[in-house]
Amino acid sequence: MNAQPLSGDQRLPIYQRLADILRRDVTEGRLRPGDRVPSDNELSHAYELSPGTVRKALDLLVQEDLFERFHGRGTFVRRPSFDASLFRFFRFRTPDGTKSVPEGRILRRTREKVPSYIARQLKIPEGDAAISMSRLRLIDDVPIVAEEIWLPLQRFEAFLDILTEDVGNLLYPVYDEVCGQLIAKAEESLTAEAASAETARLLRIETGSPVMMIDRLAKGYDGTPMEWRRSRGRADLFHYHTEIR
Amino acid sequence: MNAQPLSGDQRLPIYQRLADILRRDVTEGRLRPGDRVPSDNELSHAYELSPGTVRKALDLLVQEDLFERFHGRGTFVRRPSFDASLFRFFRFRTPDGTKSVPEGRILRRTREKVPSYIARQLKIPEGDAAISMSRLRLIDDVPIVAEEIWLPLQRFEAFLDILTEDVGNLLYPVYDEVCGQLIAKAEESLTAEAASAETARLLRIETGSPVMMIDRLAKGYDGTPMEWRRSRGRADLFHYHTEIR
DNA sequence: TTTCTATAGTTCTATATAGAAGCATATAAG
DNA sequence: CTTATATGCTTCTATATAGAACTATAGAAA
Repeated sequence: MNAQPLSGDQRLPIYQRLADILRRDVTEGRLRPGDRVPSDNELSHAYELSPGTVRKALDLLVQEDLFERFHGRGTFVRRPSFDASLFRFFRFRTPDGTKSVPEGRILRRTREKVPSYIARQLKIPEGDAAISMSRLRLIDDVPIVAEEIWLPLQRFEAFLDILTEDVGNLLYPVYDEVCGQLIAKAEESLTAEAASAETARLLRIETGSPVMMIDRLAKGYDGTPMEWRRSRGRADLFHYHTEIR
Repeated sequence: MNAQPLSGDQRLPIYQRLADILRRDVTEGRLRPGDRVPSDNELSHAYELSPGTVRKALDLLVQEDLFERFHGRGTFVRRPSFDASLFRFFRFRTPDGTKSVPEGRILRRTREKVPSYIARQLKIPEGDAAISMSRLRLIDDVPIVAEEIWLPLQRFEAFLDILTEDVGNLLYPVYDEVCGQLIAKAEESLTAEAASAETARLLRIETGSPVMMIDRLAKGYDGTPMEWRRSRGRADLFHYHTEIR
């Protein structure tokens, strides 16, 4: 209730320093996805700032997609959806046109020594053990995407205790519930290649036919790398559309 | 100098109506790329609005990437670069690491009856004549991307009068100078396919090896379709990177 | 139960004002 | 000719204030 002093670099504008504070409140768990952020009024009293300054800070965080505001209801921490993912552009649709989450089937889950490239991506020591998975995503039993997934053992040990059959079609909610790990953002990179014999077998296509390859490094709110994933999908079912200016 | 009334739908907020006016000033050519926009002060006097409201309108247009502001210098209409294009993600680089515009070589330029799919994209009557081009883009004489380009005859007739040898490595400046047509934005869509015999010959790769295919519909400020383009490039030289949240 | 109404909270819009900070140009000083 | 200084412009930050518009809830009325 009492007024708090603004922390942070004095040379920065006040609204940026307030935004930094609220950003940290999220990354350090004091504000969780779905939570209500204190109202403009509450913040302006708590930090003894004019409402316009508070509003500017919140506007910044809304622009960053960290918060979302609802007229008359309040300001909330946005739940990260991964709709913007490149995955969205595989033509994942059932014959009747309804969009649905494709089935996710874990083919293998083992404890392995992590390859050095992936160790660097996940920022764990080379030679450490990690969880390795092979996963297939299907629509109506037709395989669309084959995935290779690596998880750091330290954070995800509990994931080994549950049955792969009990894992649903989405992994990130399981990471949250079983391991307490929240995925907040990710980097993805895309290229195409000719299908290897292994990939062709999984996707039931000809060896050498084109496949899209998407690498994803998923991270927590604080930027810690959480999951590395390489997905290969049939190129003929992939279509990415964008507007440029 | 005198105060002008705000046009537009009375029910909309003032700052949105001012933004609409300025947006139209651009689409209708009263403000051209690179031009200076009247200062906050001039606008607030001209429309009799408080400076805060004017600023909010300009902020909106900056967010849309239509304007850019420079502290102490002024506000300007942004020159559309096409850096965000998917093209950027072909590894266009010379051995010494310096980035450069790849060479553009026009292989063919003819007057053709436009295929119906492209007619629909360009919004011209089916069966109309149009300019058809085949173009190759190379780095150090190594072909990277092969392009098929269609232009509506009506706007681009003057383009037929110049020698293809005189066309430089960039087409859009030529469209502007020779035909007075400004490209402002574009839609692109990306997929991958196996190289046809023709594509393989142009790119000097094996038939059937994977190529990235990018379709682009380029438009003017008012949204009029200007150019349709299909580009095929070696998939092994393509790499797209993005961040999602 | 259902429907209306008042109320207190929220975000959103708009105004007015003041000064800081950055940039470009003209002018003065060396 | 070169360098400093002053000036007038620009955008940027911050405050204070007022009311509109929207939402949820509680309580009254039908």
